[in-house]
Amino acid sequence: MIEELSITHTKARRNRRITRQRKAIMDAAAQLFAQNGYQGTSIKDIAALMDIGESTLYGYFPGKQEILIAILNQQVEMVDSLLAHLNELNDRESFVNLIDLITEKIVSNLVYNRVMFAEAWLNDKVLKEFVMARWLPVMDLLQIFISKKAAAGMFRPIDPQLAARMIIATYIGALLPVLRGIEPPPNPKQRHILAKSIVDLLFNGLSVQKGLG
Amino acid sequence: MIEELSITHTKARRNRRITRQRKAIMDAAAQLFAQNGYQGTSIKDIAALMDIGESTLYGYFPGKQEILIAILNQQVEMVDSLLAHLNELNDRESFVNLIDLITEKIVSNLVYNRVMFAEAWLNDKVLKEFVMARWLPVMDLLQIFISKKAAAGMFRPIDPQLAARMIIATYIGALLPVLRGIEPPPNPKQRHILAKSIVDLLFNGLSVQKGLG
Amino acid sequence: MIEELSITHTKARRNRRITRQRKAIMDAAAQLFAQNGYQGTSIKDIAALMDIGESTLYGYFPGKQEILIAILNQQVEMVDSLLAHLNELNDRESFVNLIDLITEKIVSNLVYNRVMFAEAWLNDKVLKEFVMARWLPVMDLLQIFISKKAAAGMFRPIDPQLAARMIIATYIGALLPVLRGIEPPPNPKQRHILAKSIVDLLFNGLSVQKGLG
Amino acid sequence: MIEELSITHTKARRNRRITRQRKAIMDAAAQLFAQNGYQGTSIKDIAALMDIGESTLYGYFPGKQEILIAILNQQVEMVDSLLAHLNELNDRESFVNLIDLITEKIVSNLVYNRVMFAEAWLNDKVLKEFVMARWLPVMDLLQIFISKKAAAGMFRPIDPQLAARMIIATYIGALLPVLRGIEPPPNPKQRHILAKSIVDLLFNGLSVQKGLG
DNA sequence: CATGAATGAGCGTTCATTCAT
DNA sequence: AATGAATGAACGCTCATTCAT
Repeated sequence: MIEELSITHTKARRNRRITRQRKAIMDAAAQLFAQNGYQGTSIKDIAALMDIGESTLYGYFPGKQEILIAILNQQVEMVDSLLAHLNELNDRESFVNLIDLITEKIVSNLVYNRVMFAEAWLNDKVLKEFVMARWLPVMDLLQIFISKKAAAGMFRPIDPQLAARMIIATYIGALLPVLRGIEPPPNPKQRHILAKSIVDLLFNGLSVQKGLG
Repeated sequence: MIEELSITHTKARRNRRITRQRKAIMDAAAQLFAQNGYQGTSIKDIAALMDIGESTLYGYFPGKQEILIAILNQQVEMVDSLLAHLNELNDRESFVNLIDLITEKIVSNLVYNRVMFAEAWLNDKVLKEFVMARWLPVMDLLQIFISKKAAAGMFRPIDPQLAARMIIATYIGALLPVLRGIEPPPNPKQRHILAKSIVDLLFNGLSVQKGLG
Repeated sequence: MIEELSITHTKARRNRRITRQRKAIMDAAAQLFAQNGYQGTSIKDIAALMDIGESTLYGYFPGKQEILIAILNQQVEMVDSLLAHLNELNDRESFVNLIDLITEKIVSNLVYNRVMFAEAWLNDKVLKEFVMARWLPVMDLLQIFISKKAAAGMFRPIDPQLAARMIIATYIGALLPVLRGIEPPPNPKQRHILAKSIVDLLFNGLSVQKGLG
Repeated sequence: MIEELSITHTKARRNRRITRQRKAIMDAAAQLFAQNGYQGTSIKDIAALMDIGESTLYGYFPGKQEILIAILNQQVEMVDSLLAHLNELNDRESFVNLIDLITEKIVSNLVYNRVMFAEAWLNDKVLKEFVMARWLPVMDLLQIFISKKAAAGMFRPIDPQLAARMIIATYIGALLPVLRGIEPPPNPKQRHILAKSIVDLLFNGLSVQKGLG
């Protein structure tokens, strides 16, 4: 009994260690992939950054490509967990909060996301399975929201799909410099301001609203 | 005289042939760069696509990197010639036309632009010299336009820089699927609709304008 | 304690192995460089002679050039250690012994020296840093010796620099066929005879000395 | 008749032109071979130095190696013509003149000789056919000279072969810096002084001749 | 006759991966 | 479990040479 228990403990500890090391490798790799691209990063680079032997990596991942896949998958899991908790978009405030939340999730794993977008730009499989599949639910949410508002007479009768796509476009475009690494990630306060600005611009446009003039 | 003339003709024809061949190499390379990235494309790949020997390429370009640079430079020249003809943005219509024009320029060399953005994502020098340097003038134009409209009481007192960035963000985001190759390039009619939609959304937002209600 | 000891032993053994392998590569390379020249020898040739993969070489040297430099440097170290132990030249016997000693050092690493001279013939840097820098001290020693003897009335009032250069010239010329590989290296006895012959010829010339006639 | 004549003239002129161009190519090649070695010189380099197309060279020589062989052969012809006019060595003065003459021949075609020695250092065939075969007659001449002088009691009973070799060694060693290009070629006056110095040192050695004391 | 264009072979080097320890 | 050593395959590039014009 005691032996079994200790064996179990040992096994559990071993698994934890392996998981920890796998994560460390993914972090190091993601950092380098983000800077130099997947193809521009060598196993040697990753091993050097971690200060371990190159062949040690192969004890945790069967190959270079699998490290990338693990990185992408982890990101997917995070987004999935985010989407699972999404409720309906009801009002302007819930809209702002959604954008804020998504931004936080993206920014908190900036490097991983930068890698994901870089890969998605070249690799169709990555684009479809890892990026598109996660954003389509968000777009659906938006389309439903816009349609309802339009039906209720609160939005102009704009094409909901086009509108949804442009909202996401605005959002992606606004976050691009941060993902690219030429601007620092926003702190919570800045995040909230950004979200509100986007929503404000989208809802009201640039023009002075004549009815308020 | 006749000899000189024929020599001139021969030289001219030779230059034309070299130019044509250089362009053909750039096209083949751009296609592969767009699909597999610069690092993921080998000289062998390019030569195979053109059905010529690998070493033949070196008669037209001193190296692989120079092919990329030539591709980027040609794109830059095109954008520069576009910017040189830009007049002031006066009204909503000139705004639409500008967006339409830019879109046409980008779409007409889709592959080249896809390469440029892929490289700019990883390479800081490319980002600064080839992308940022070309878009900043456009952003300036936008800022001036917004500031003037705001001063004239036609726009709400929004931060001009933030607004300009979001306009470009919207635009880039809207064009992304086309650049990425997952959507076909728009025909002239679609281009115009896209431009009008963007301007409409930006000027008026989603909301029903209360004064018109 | 035991672990540390075994680690130390393992590390030491590893270092010895690396050193041994580096030396083996240098030997193989020197042999080929001597036969076909540095430029005429490919990494493939060296690897083939050692019966290892080409890329294995790069675990011991960062490049082809560094193999050559290592070869030259080892030679330099040997000559330096020789020069460090040089005392003054006092009499004819010490002169003979010096020549004998230098010859032994050169002949014991014949191939390395052949490589060095071949490279020095084309490469100015090699000539200056690896050859000239080592022979100038010897020439200085000779000049001092000759000047002193001349001042003491034992040598004719000959230009010491010219004389020193001719002595070295005689020596180099005499060793050239051995370095070139068309004559076998002399054994110790032959070396001593050669040294004595050179000194005898230099001191007394070909002519019968009239005073003894 | 007239036609034939003009044809002959044309042919002769053509041959002269070909010969002239071959010589020009050899000169350019020799200059580069001397600086960078045969292997370190490309057809492109030679063509660039002559400002002609690379493929034009192949109209005059079947390949790169044949240019080298032509250079070596021309040198051989020159030395042969020198040796053909050699008479016996009778006295000290004729000895000086011989050295002077050989030096002039070598120095007047410095570059060609530098190429020859560089090649001979690596290539056994070149060494034997182009260098050794030319110097052995000179050495024979020397041996006969020394033997006769020794038999006549004017030279000490030294081994004639060893002495002859050391004389040539002295000579080669003295000329080495010039051939190597680190010293300028001597003018006629310097040449004569050099020849006299060598002979003087060889005949009388460094030591004060006791009979004269 | 001169040459621009083309190319196969080879070079030095890198890299992802395997394997013995 | 960790790693040093080894390597085949591939890469970007050069070069001597051929050929059509």
